[in-house]
Amino acid sequence: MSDAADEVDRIVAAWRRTSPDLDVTPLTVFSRVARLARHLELARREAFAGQGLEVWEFDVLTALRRTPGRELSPGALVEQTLSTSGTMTNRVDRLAARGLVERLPDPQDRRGVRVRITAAGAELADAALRRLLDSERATLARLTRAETEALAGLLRRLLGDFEAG
Amino acid sequence: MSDAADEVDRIVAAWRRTSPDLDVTPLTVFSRVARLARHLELARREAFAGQGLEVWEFDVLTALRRTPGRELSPGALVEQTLSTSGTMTNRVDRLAARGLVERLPDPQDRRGVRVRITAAGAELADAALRRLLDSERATLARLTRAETEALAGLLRRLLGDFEAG
DNA sequence: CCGGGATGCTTCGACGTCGAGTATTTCGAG
DNA sequence: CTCGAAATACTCGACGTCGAAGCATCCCGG
Repeated sequence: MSDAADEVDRIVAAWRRTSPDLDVTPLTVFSRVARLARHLELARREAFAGQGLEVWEFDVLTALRRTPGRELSPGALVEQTLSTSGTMTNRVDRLAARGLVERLPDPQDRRGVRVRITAAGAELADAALRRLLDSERATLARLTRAETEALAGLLRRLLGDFEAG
Repeated sequence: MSDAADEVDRIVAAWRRTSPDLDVTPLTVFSRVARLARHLELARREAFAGQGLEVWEFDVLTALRRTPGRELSPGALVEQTLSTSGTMTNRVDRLAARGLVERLPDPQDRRGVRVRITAAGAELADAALRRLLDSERATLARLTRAETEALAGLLRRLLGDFEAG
């Protein structure tokens, strides 16, 4: 039951039928990672819709929320959210317009900006995070604690290939 | 070396410092899945850029390429690529304009359409897939065969929560 | 055989992202 | 000190996606 064939099994089987010479082993991992990420994205959208929160708003707010001092530079936000500079300017604009963050000049560097989360923003982020964690915990209940740790460890090793620098 | 702290470890540690009452265990898995997917996306973009191929083009072409008969309905393509109907119409338009697929009327159902990959499209898809698999195999080399299989199995179980229907 | 609901695809406007280019400020070599 | 390179964030046009609305066709109960 727990190892029933999934869509990726069907995709892999299709390739082995069509191109038997191809080693499609990487798909068994990476195709699942991609699909799982897509489903998680949709689940997050769903979970936040009731609170009038977009996924990208959540990403920015939680990055600020968990930081001591509750503020970061736009550049740091770009790194943490894996987005780009133009995107982040746009996002901060919109969040500031909603009163969830504020833009402050960096006292150390006049090129720089500090983005600080407001009380309203922190409250919203906390509520959304709790809901999200509840939902994700339910999905994760399919695995034992040991399996969860093993999975996290394997993923960390793969991530190392990208985030090493 | 292989289990050095990664960005997600730092994120989780930050949460535990900021909100010790919160159980953020799900992030150790899902945050890594999301980040890994993002990196894979960027790596694919990189791998295809040299061949004048976009990631979304690759997704559609390979779905057709691995199918017996090398054709699918737009609806089936939507399912396999996890996109939406409006998006798929747009994609097929552009691929057809490049001569990589063709739109044929469905002989069984006059509402329907069959999207068939052309010889040029198949050639492009094959070349791109080979390159991608080579690149992904290099990343996967960080794991043993047994670890890879374990990882694929755990991911399949989580996917089951979403793709059960 | 008829009518209404279901199905399959397309259209279209709103939205977010990307990324190259720009302006300003800082840093470091000489 | 000075000048050029690096860093920081913003601007803006092109692009892809989403999703609701629309249209044509199919199917099935009566």
